[in-house]
Amino acid sequence: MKANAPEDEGRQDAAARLREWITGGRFMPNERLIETDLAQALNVNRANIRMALAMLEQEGLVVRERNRGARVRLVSDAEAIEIAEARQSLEGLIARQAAARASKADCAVLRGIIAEMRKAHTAADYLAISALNGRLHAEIQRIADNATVTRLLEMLRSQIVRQQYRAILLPGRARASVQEHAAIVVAICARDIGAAEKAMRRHIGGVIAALKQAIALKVG
Amino acid sequence: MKANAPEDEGRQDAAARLREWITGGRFMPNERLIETDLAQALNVNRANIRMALAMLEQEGLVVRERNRGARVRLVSDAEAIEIAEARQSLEGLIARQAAARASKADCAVLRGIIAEMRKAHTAADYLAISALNGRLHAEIQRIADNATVTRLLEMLRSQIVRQQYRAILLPGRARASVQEHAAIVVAICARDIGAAEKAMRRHIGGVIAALKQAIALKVG
DNA sequence: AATAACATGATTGTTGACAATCCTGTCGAT
DNA sequence: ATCGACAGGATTGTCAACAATCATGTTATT
Repeated sequence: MKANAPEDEGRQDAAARLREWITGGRFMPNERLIETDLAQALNVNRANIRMALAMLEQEGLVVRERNRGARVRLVSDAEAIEIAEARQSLEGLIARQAAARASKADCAVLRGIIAEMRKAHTAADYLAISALNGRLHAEIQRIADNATVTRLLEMLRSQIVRQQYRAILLPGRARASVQEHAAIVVAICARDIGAAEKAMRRHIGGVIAALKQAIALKVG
Repeated sequence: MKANAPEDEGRQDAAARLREWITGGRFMPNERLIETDLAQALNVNRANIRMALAMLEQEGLVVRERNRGARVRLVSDAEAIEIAEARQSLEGLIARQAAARASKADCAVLRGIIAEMRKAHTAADYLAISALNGRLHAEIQRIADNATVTRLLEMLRSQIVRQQYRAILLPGRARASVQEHAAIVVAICARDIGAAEKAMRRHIGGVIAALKQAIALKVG
C-alpha cells in the first residue's frame, strides 16, 4: 500500500508540478531540462519525467529534439501576439457563454473581484491586480462551463504568462485593464451576450496593444 | 547505426500513427487501448506507446485512468457542439488572417478547390466533397500562416471527425456547404477581412446546425 | 595557429524484468 | 439463487541496467 507518508507528496502528477515550475519562471526560456535532474528534484523516476516532457511539448511549453533532450520553449514576440489573438477569439466566446449562463450569485462573485481590483489599483499593488486578473478570468470560465474552451485557454495562457507581466506594468495599462474588466462584468451581469463578447474582445485587444507596445519598447 | 531497412518504417513517430488509427476509425469510442498490443502492432516498445498515449490524452483523443489504462475518448453530443463552437471562433480568426495575406496565386488555388467541389457535388460524390472540404480549410490555414491557431484547429478537428461525417450526409447540407465555402473564398480573394470572418463563421454555423439536426435525428 | 581525428564524459533512448493493481470467473455460505 | 471471499490471469506502473548519441576537450598534424 505504501502509505502516503509526508515524504510521499511526490505522488502528485509530475507533469503538473513541472508545468508550474516552468510557468512560474523557475527555468529560463531555452534552458535545458535534464531528465535525471528533474527526476531527482521531483522525486519520480525518469520514465515519468519523459512522459511529462512529452505532454508539456504537446502543450507548447517545451521543445524536444531527438537525442538532444528538452528545453523550455522560447516563444517569440510574433508568436506571443499570435497566441494573444487566439486568446481574444476564445475569450470572446467564453464571455458570451458566461453571459448566457450567469446567475445572480455568479454576478456577486464577479462584482466582488472587480471591487478588490479597484482597491488593489488605488494601492498600486500590481502583483495583486495580476492575481485578481487571473481569478476573474477563471471565474468567467467556470460560469461559461465549457471544458473544451477552458482547456484551450489554459494552454494559451500558460505559454505567455511571462509576456503578460511586461504588459501590465506599462504606465496607464493597469487602470485601463480594471475598467475593461468592469465593462465585461457589467455586460455579463446584464445577460447581454453580444456586449459581453465585445467587451471581452476589447479587453484582450487592449492586452495585445500593450504587448505590442512593450515589445516595441523592448521592455521586460 | 541500425540501417533504416524497409522493416524500419516503424521509426516514424508512434503517436502520429496511433492518432491516424484513432481518427480513422480503426478503434471504437471507449475501446480499450492495450499497451502491449499497440507496441506490437506499431513495432515500437511499450515506453514509446506510453508516451504516445500521454500525448494523445493531452490532445483529447484518449482518456487514461490510473492503473486502468487508456481508452479512445468518447466525445458526447454536447461536447461535439462545444468543440464545433470553439472551431467556429478560431476558423473565423484564421479566415480573417487569410484574407489579409492571400496572394493571387493563393486565390487561384482556393478557386480551383471550389471548382472541384462543385464538380464533386453534381456527381453526388460525398466522400470527395469531404476530402475537398479538408483541403480547403488546410489551404486557408496555410495562407493565414498562424501556427498557433492551426495547431489548435487540428486538435479540435481530430476530436470530431466522426461527427462531421454524419452532418455532411444530411439532405441539402452538401449543397449549402459548397455555397458557404464559395462565399468564404470570394471574401478572402477580395481581401475583405470582415466579410471573410463573417462568411467563415456562417459556414461553421451551418455545420453546427447540421450537427444539432443530426443529433436530434439520432443519425449516425 | 588552425584544423581534423579522436577520446571521454554527459545525456538521452531502449529494453526487459519485476511489482502493483485491476478484472474475471469460481467456489462456498446463506 | 444471491452474495461475498478469493484465486488466477491480464494489464499497467516502476525500476535499473545497458546501448546509442551528443557535446566537449585533447592531441597530432600541417
